[in-house]
Amino acid sequence: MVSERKERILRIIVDEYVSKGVPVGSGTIAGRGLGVSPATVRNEMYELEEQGYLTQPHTSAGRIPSDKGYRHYVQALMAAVQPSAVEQRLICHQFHQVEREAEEWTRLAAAILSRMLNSVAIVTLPKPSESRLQRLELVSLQELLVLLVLILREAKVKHQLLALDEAVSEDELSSCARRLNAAYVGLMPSGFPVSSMELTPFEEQVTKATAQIMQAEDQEEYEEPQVDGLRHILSQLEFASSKKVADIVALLEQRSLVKMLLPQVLTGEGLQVVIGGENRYEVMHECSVIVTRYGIPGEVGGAIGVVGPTRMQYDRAIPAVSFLSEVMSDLVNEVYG
Amino acid sequence: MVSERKERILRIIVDEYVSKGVPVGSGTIAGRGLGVSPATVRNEMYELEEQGYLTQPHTSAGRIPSDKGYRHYVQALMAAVQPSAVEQRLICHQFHQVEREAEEWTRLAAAILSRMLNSVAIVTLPKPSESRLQRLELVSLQELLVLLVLILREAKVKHQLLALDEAVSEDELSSCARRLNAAYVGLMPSGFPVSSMELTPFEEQVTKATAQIMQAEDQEEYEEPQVDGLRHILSQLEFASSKKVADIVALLEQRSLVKMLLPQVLTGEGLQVVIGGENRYEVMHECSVIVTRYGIPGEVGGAIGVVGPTRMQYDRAIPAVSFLSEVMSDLVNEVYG
DNA sequence: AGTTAGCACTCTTCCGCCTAGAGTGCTAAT
DNA sequence: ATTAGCACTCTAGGCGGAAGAGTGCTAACT
Repeated sequence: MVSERKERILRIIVDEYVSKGVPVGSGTIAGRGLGVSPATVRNEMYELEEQGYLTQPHTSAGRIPSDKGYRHYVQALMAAVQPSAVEQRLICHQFHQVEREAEEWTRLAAAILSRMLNSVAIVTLPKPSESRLQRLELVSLQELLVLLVLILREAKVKHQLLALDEAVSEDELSSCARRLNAAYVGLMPSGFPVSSMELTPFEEQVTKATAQIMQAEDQEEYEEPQVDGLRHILSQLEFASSKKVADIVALLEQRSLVKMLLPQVLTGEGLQVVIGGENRYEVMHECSVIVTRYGIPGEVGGAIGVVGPTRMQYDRAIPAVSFLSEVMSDLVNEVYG
Repeated sequence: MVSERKERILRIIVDEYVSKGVPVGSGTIAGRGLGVSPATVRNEMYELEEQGYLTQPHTSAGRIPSDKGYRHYVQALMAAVQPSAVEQRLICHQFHQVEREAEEWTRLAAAILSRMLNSVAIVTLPKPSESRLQRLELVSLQELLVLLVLILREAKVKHQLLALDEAVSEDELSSCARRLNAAYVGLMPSGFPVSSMELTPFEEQVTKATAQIMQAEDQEEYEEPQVDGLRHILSQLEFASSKKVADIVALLEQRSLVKMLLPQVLTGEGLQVVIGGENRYEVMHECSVIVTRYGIPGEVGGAIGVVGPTRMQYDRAIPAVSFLSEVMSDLVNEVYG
């Protein structure tokens, strides 16, 4: 890939193919400003194909970019199209209109991304790298049923029902809450039970449940992914072989799989673009994933990204993901910073 | 629809068409135990078509049931296929293995239904008809940031961040929580602020937020619908006109629309079956919905159901929905009863 | 040497045509 | 009332040919 003209041609092919979805022929390219004839373009295209940047669906069709072609486009040729200032303000505005609540932000971010890019968006809840207890509450519901509410450091609230073996009075309940709060607040799950402390059986039960919830919390790297925009995959994806689409939807729908998908994509730092066959999962070979982390590095964060067909508007999608990750980071900073 | 033989024929047609997905011809039916010739069957089918129970895709194809045909089948002909005892026990077992938490149950119910029936399942969170405050907590996060945690009667926990105008000390925070708890516990959102009470500006703010959250809570009839099994709609639905499928997925994906869908379906009491064109939404005309309420009537409850193609295994789906609604009711009863 | 016009060639897509097969509706016989 | 027989209808699928798009090659041009 020496000549500058080849690069211009590749760029035109990507842009054209992404917007039209039809293999691009030499004629189309020649009529795009570079002042050469179709024949010249054909020679160049032949070499680009030799080098693996283009492929031909069949002898007498135009060319389409290969994965390698897209990669070069993304890394070297693409002119990023930032969301307009108006759009940016609009987005920020939407975030300030919604409840001040991480889950709402996550949902909103997924909805906005999905709508902006007409593709599937994935956003996980922000999650602290290690959870610490901020407060513990016990609320009596029935004689033998108590609600345990844990408030964790980063404004996260978890709750669970506890079934008791024998009744516990209101007084015992609040004294237990007081004692345990005094002992445990600020600790990570590994820190309790504090060995020096005598625990009643009930306190024991509460401690166990608390530790369990917090440990479960810490085990998952990404939490509660919001997936929005599955509808787009249907209208947009040309490889309508409904079997494949169904596989992809199944992959995205099951949270467990999103949790598997993210780590293998989010390896390095910064924004990652995984194109077509670069995906480790077979079913994703006709998709690209753009994803990045947001939040405060090492402290609290999540993942945000989109999944779309390989034929994707990278020049708009990459800045959009990037922008929304910044917005999310700012919000997280405001609250947890 | 007088003769018993016509009913047997209709029943065979529905069973056959549902399982094979191909229009059913007179030959197939004649070879199904009723000792008559194809010609006789044809005569009967002709009349069934006259009466609107069957339709013909074209002159020389077999018959398929019309919406009216399905309706008669569901109401009069169908032999309900209960989930086997083993299956029932397995399902109950799964519910007891999961955290004691309404959201987990809802999610699990949707997953089970979706898997049992290979179709889309919708389950809403159980929701009390009127929310009452059980406890209110204030947790300081930063100097100007407080987390308000509301615990409502039915073991429901809501939380929201409050941004303060000026700092509030820990002492003020806990005294505020104490005062407001004393005044508001057990009340419905309409009950406060209690007029006889002097409120500090901060208490005012907390009161407002509390009332707002609870009112928002009460406005929605169905809460947080879990939708599972969208993947099935793709593989299963024959009307693969991807435009239509995309519309349906969009309808189901957006929570707001599920919220619109349920009320118009769940009109009467008990389990509802809405077949094909009986659906009010145009896009749903090739789908059937089976849905029912669960919970404690008048107190706390939600909706549970499935959406599938009109060509659905009603004989299995109806008992399955029914069974899972009972399981959910039992769980709700255990906790809130 | 790089570029280009010209042209034959290839391959897909679309259309119409045809046939095989399925299933019907009618008629006449039982 | 039922049924065998049969002509009829309609679809799905295969085949062939024409149109169109785009290539690759060659020979001429700058």
